[in-house]
Amino acid sequence: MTVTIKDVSKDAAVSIKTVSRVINNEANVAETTKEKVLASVKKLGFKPNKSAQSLRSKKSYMLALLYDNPNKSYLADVQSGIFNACKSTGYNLVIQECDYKSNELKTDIVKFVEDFRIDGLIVTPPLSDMEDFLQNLDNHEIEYSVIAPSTMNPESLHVSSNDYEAAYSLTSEIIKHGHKDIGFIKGHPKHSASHLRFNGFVDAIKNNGIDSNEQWIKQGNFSFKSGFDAGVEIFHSEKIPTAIFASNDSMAAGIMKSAQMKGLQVPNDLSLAGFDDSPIAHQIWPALTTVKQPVEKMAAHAAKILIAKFDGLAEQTKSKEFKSELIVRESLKTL
Amino acid sequence: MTVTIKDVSKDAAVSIKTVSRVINNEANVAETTKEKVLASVKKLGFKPNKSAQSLRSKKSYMLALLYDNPNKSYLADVQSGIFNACKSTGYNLVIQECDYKSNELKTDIVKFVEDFRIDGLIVTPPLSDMEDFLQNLDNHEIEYSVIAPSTMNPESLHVSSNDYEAAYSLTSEIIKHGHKDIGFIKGHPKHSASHLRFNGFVDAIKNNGIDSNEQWIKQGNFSFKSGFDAGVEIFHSEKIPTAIFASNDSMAAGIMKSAQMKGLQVPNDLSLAGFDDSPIAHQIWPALTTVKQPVEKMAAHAAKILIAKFDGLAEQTKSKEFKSELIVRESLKTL
DNA sequence: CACCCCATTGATATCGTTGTCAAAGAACAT
DNA sequence: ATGTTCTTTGACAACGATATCAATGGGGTG
Repeated sequence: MTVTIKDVSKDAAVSIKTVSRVINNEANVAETTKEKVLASVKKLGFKPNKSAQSLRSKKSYMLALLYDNPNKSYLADVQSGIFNACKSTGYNLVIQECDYKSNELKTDIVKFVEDFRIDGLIVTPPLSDMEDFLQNLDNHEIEYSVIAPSTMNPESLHVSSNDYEAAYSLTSEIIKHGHKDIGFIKGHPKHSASHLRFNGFVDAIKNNGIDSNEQWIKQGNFSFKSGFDAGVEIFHSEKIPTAIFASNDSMAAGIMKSAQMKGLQVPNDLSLAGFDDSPIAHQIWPALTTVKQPVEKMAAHAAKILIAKFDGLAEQTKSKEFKSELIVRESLKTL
Repeated sequence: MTVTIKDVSKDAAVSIKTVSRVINNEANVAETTKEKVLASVKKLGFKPNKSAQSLRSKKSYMLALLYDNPNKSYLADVQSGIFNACKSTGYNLVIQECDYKSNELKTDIVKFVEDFRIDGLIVTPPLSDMEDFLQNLDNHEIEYSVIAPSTMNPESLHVSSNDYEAAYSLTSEIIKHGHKDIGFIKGHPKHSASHLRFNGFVDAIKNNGIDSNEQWIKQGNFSFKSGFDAGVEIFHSEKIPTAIFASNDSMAAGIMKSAQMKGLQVPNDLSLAGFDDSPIAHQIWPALTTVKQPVEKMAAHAAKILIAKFDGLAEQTKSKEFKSELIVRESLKTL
C-alpha cells in the first residue's frame, strides 16, 4: 500500500511530528535526525499526501492562472512555464479565463479564489494592467504574482520584459536598414506593453532624427484583423511607408495580407516587423523580423516567486526583468 | 468562517452522514430529508472541502492530460474543453507533456499517475494510437479516455472525428472546382488521423476516376517545415499539380511559402487546402480552405465520459463521433 | 552545584469529510 | 401476532498529514 508518514517515523525511529518537520524543512531539527529521516523517506519512497497536508494546513497547493488573451500560443507558453514551476514544487494549476471588461470581474475572482481555496493567482495582461483589480486583490488579502504589469510596485511580485528597449532596438535596426518612412501599428490600448513598445519606437525615431508621419501610425488591438484594417488604411494614402513595425506578429501578418492583396511585395515594396515571435512569424513568407520574449521562463519565474512566498524557498525570490531577443528575418530589407 | 458539513447537519437537524449522502447523491435518502438538507446547503452556501473528500475517499479529483503534440493551438483547444468539463464537476486538470518515443514512457506515466494519485487520464494523439501504451494502462488498472484513437474499442472511452469522410469531401470539393492534378501531403505516420485523411483522399480520387500521381504524394509530419520541404520537392518536378491537399494547415502554409518562393501564385497557379482550421489558416493570404473539427467539444466530451465513469453521472456517457465542417476559403480556385 | 534557557523531540488533538456498522422503523410475508 | 427484509438514519472511527503544547536534556551562568 501507500507509504505514510507513520511508516517513515517507524523506520527512522522518530515521532511522526519529527518526520513532518523534516519534510517541511522546519528549523530546529538536529542534522543527524534529519539525515536519518531523509534516508527513510528515500528508502520507502514516501510522498506526502497532498490532500492530508491541504486539509490540515488549510493550504490548497493550487495556483490559478488568470487570463483574458486570445493569443493561444502566448497562453500555451505561459501555462507551460507555470506548470513546470508547479510540478517541481508540488503545486497544481487551475486556468481561469476572465473578461476584463466585465463589471463583476472583481467579485467573481474573489469568489472563485474563496470557493476553490486557491492559494495564489498569476495575473497576465491585460488584467495585470488594471490597478483597481490588483488593489481589490490586496484588499481581500489574496496573494498574486503579476506578469508584465504596468506599474512595478517593488512590494508586489512581478516579472517583466524590456518592451521599451526591445522596441527601441528593433526600430533602430529598421533604420539601420535604410528606412526613413516607417509606419507603426499600436497594440491594444489596455495593455501596458502597447505603450512601452510605442514609446520605444517613437524615441528611436526621434533620436535618429527621423520625422514621424501621423498617417502611418494606426491604432490596433493585437488582432490579425486590426492589423489587416490598419494596412488597408495605410496603403490607401498617397504615399506609403517603406517599412511598418507592428506591435505584434498577428498584426504584422494582417498587414502582410493587406499588402499582398494590394499587390505590394514584402519585403521588396514594403519591409515589415512584428513582435513576440509567435508561430505565425515564421509560418508566413517572408518570415517576420520580430522580437522574442522568454515568455515561458517569465511565467515560470512568476510562479516560483509566488510559491517561494508561501513555502519560504531560499531560491531567487525576487521580481525580475527579462531580456528579449531581436530576430531578424526576411521581412526586413535593406533599402 | 467556512461552512462545514457539520454546520449543515445542525441546520437541517440530521446527522453529518446524511448530509454526506445527499451531497454525494447516494441512494436511500428520503425525499423530504434530501430537500431539507439541500435547502440548508443552499442557505449556508456550503461547499464540500475537496481535500477532506479526497483524503477520506482516496480519490484525488484530478485528471491529467497526456500530450506529445507541438501544435499549440490544438493543445490550447483541448485544454480549454477539458477545463470546462472539469470545472462544472469539481475536478482539476494537470497537464503532462510526454515523449512518445521514449522507452520509459510507459513506466514513467504509471509512476506519474501513482505519485500524483491521478484519478484518470485523457490521452491525445499520437499517444492515443499506441496500442501497447493503452494496454499498459489497462494492465495497471488506470482509467483513461482517448481522443481520436486508431482502433475504437467499444469497451474503451473515446471520442473521435470523421477524418476519413472529411478528407473525402474536401477532396471531392477540390475536384468539383475542376482540379484533376492533385497533390497530397501526408501527416505524421504515427497519427492515425494521417492515414484516415489519406485514405479519404485516395478514395475520393478513385471514385471520381482520377489518376493519382505518386510524385505529388509526399510524406510529411504535420510540421510547417515538412510542408515546405514537400513543396520544394513537388515544385521541382517537371509537371506540377494544380492543387495540393495538405493533411494539416501548418504544412499547407509551408507549401504556400515554397510556392511563393518559387514565384507561384496561390490560388492562381496553385490551389491549396489544409486541415484543422488552425489560426494560421486565416492569417495567411490567401486564406486556406480547410476542415474544422470541434476539438474543444471533443475534449470536453472525453473528460465528461471519464468523470461520468467515476461519479456515475446520468449524462450522455457514451463514446461519440464528432462531425467536422468544411470551410472553403480563397486558397481554392475554380479552374 | 543549582539554575535557567534553548534546542530538540514526541504525545495527542485536529482538519472535514466518507466508510463501517448497527439501530430503528416501515413494509411485507407467514 | 411474529418474523423477515428493506429503507432510512446516525454514532463513531478513520483517512494522513500539521498544530499545540509539554517533556527532555545539554550547555551556559552565577
